[in-house]
Amino acid sequence: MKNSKTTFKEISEIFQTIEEIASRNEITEILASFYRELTSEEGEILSYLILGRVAPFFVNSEFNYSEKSLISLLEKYAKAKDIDIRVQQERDRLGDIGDTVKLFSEKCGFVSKGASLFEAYDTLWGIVKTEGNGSVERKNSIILGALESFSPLEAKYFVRVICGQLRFGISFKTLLDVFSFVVVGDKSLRLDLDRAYGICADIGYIYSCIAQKARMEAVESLKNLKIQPGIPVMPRLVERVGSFEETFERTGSPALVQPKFDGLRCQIHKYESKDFEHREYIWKKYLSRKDIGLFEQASNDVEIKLFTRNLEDVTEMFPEIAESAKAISDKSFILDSEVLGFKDGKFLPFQDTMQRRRKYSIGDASKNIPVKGMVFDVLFLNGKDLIEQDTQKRVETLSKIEMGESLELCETKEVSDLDSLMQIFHENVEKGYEGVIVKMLSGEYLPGVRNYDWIKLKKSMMNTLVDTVDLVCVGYYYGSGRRSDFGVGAILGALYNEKTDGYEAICKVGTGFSDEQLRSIKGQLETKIEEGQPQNVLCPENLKPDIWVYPEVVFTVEADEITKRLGEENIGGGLSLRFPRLVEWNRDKSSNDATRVSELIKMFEMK
DNA sequence: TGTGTCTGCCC
DNA sequence: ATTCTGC
DNA sequence: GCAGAATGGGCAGACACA
Repeated sequence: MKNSKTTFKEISEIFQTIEEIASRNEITEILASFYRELTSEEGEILSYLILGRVAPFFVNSEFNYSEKSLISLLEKYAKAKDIDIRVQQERDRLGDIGDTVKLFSEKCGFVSKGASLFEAYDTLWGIVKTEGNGSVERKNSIILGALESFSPLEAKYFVRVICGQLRFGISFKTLLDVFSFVVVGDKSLRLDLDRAYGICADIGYIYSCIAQKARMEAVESLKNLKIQPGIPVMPRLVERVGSFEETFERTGSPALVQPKFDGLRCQIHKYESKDFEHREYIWKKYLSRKDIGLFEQASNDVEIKLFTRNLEDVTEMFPEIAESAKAISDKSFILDSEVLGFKDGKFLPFQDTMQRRRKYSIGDASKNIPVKGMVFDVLFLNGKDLIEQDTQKRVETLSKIEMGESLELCETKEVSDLDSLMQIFHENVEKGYEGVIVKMLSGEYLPGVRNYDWIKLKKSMMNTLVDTVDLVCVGYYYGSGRRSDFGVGAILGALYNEKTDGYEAICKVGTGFSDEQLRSIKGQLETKIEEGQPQNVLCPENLKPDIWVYPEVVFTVEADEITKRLGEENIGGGLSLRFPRLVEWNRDKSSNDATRVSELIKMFEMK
């Protein structure tokens, strides 16, 4: 280990090294040797920074400041100081906010004042904690002050952290590989690290468990981590397959089948506050250092906590779920569920459920949009960790829990042949659900893992149930990162309106194209560029593209659903598409053969 | 007090 | 969320 | 096949500003 404190300059230099390397294995080794030179605390901080954060995901610590704010700040600064740089244009050209800031910093002649990693980290926390009236201005001055004290290279990575755009090809999974390398020089600790992170999704804390330790000691420290109701577990995720036939090849037969609801993932925790307090959980000690307020003093005997898929605490948003959980006779548990609006005996669409994701007027909202939690798994019950048990056994245990009013046991069926699977799938689609989830009978609840033991079959898998529309391209957007090399990040699609002989933009399409397609799209669109918005094109304000294009090229888009858009409802029937993806570019069709507004309205009404 | 812009989080 | 690509 | 990075619609909240 080094004697001196690590500087932010050293951090930016290692970031630069990493950025130039494509091989993740190589990056892993380089980063691991860098970590070995750091103190434990520096390693923890670096881990958060690599994830574009200052604290774990479940700790409320967002910058609320991103590219657009930064660009407008720099433009103001350049104007005031008469510096010759057009920030937005450079960003469009470079495709990266970090490179833009580096250029800006070079033009300003800023030089490094040698800030330490700790100082940079404190500055980042300062941005996070700045809120309320005038906060944008205050954040601006913190950031400007920082930029003036950084070299262009430091500035580049500093703003990339704020914008969450590090783009090294490293996320928490690769960081766990890095940690394994730090201890043993290979990936053999990865399983222990995965397990630990799955029940304690704090990358900094996980690092502190293994820092400066030999193998035995590190493994022991990871194994000591236990599931603790009140602290979220990473939800298990599902994989998709290409066909129904593939399902049983993956899960084996028989398998368990459950409905797939279109709502919000919700992990329901119940525990007695005395248990939480008495365990003196080491994690609590660690987080309290930063004055985060995650573990407030418990006021009740029984505590309920609800967490989203990304571990955000949403307890206050769903009081009826919390009440029902409280009413269950079991003293402690962790349930996995999908929460969705439910009124007059019917489940409500996703957009309605989303309105419950709110901070204010929860009482009114819960009257208008009552929710129900459909419970499909149990991870912990009456003091006992169940995640190592087979899914079949956990589901059986779950079925014996008496659910309250706003909670309902999710139906689970055992299925062993394709016909029954298809039948259940169709039944669920007819009930209006998204499809089904198929699960292998055996196997643990693996926190945070997405593999083929759990599979989703969505109705959009079937040709007859997916929405396919032909849109006319009326514009495109500059991309970011690797997309900026192509000059196109996404395209704007429009419907044809035969009554006006015009085109009405309804949605952007940014996925589904291969690199090769992207190149040919750019080439083709370049020949059709229009100075401004073409006369015969209508477009909602928030869809306006960077570059307008004369409406000629027709492309086919698939979508899971046609959705109702609020505002500017005269354009495109006020409709849009959910999860739009390109399936075919440059259809051999003239633009007035594209899907018509009236046709999309009909499709929407038919569903 | 209302409106527009931006951000973060759901899917 | 969906999709593509490098390893 | 994994891991990461591109990208989507649409919701509420936080601010700035008129």
